[in-house]
Amino acid sequence: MLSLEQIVRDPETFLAALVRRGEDPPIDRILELDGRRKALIQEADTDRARRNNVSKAIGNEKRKPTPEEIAEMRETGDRIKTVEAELATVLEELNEILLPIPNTPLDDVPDGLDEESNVIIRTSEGDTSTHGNAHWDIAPALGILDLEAGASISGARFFVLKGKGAKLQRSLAAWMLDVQTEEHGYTEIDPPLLVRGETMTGSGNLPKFKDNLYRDDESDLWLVPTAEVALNGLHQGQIIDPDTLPLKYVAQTPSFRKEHTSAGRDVRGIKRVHQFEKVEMFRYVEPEGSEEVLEEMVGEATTLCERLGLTHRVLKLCAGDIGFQSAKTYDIEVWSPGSAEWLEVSSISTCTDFQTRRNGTRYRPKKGASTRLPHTLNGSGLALPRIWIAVIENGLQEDGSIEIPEVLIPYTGWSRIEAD
RNA sequence: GGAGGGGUGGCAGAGCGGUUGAAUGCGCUUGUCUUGAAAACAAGUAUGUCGGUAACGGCAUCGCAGGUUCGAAUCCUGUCCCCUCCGCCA
Repeated sequence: MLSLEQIVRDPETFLAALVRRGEDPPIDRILELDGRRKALIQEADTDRARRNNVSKAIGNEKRKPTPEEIAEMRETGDRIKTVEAELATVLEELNEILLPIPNTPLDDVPDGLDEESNVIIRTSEGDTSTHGNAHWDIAPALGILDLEAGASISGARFFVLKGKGAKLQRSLAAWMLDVQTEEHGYTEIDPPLLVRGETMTGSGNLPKFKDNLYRDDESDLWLVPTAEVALNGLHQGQIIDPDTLPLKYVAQTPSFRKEHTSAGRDVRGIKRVHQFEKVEMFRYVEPEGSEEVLEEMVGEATTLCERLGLTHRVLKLCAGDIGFQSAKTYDIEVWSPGSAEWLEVSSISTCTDFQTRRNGTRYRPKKGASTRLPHTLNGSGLALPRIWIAVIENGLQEDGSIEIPEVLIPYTGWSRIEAD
């Protein structure tokens, strides 16, 4: 959520920033509602102050209230209730307007409304040839992927990994977690996958994207579409101790997405599915220097691609293509020679104070100082079924077997996948 | 699922209708003392919001949402969470 205070103080700046991402927020209505809000608060506060004074006096004097006082205070009480009710409707409308407004892009985010305007920042050394053997052909042939079983059990966009295919995914996840915790200083978290609506609202997934989320009606819990949601909720409503920042968390969890909005896209194979594993990095940092931290996290993700020997590139997303809660995003894509395309395996964003304002995560820079909102950053490190695809398609040998990247061998216990 | 108990400030823990935003202790900050530290003593130490350049003042908040009352941390209702015992179970 954007800061109402800042919107009111400088509406033009916010409008201009949001127009860059193709938004047209009702600024005039916001300003009008805020004016009403302030007036109503003052009105109610004045009446409450009067009532408090009278009641306090009665208490001090240890006497019964006079009939006149009772009548007058009843009237005051009624007036307060009316004003409060009016205030509640104003606040509700403000919330309804503000909650679906996305974060404002930072100045260096490129202009543009769709992925055509994304900018390739750098491309690694490496092969970008194609061999035409997509994972949906070669992996089932090796007996490590069963798409029919996935469809039979759960329907379209579900899959089953088998044997060395399952072990490969587990090894990838374990290796990535180890790098993140042992080399990059992240603390491993194993969070709940079902979260409250408030937690989902805090991360920015609600109310706007409820159609893409799975939910259990009976218990009113939502399945996380990414570990980001849970990690963002880790400190909601808290004031973080001044000396604990930065906080660095990493979690491997499944991600559940309905993918309604992507119906018809990427229907073959396991590139876009309803349930997938992902290792997610998440940081809480002080606002100062948070953009440098974003660059650092891009480095932490690309390191993984490099060590897996995957050709990759980094994209800076344009204003219209960054996620709802993001102020700046880099995507990392790896080359997939079988399906002949770049696969997005990581999306790394700074959400500035957008999420912490939503969920009330604050910190106190110094003892006695007033609280501030830390910045949050998140990024995949990395997304599993896609990195699995890349490893399979890049490791394909002349004889149809798959060569596994060396870094994984301590985890897999073998270096090659071949037909039985 | 059944039966009880409880949710108060950074922590511990009082208060159960009237100057209570809240005793007391611990912790923390600052000051005095000291060569320095400790101890002792003194003062300060929640969050949010509205007004104000500020000093400061008003209002709200004792899990959350309602209700009763001139007045609620205190009474009533609902709800969430935690704990204990029983049952069930990975």
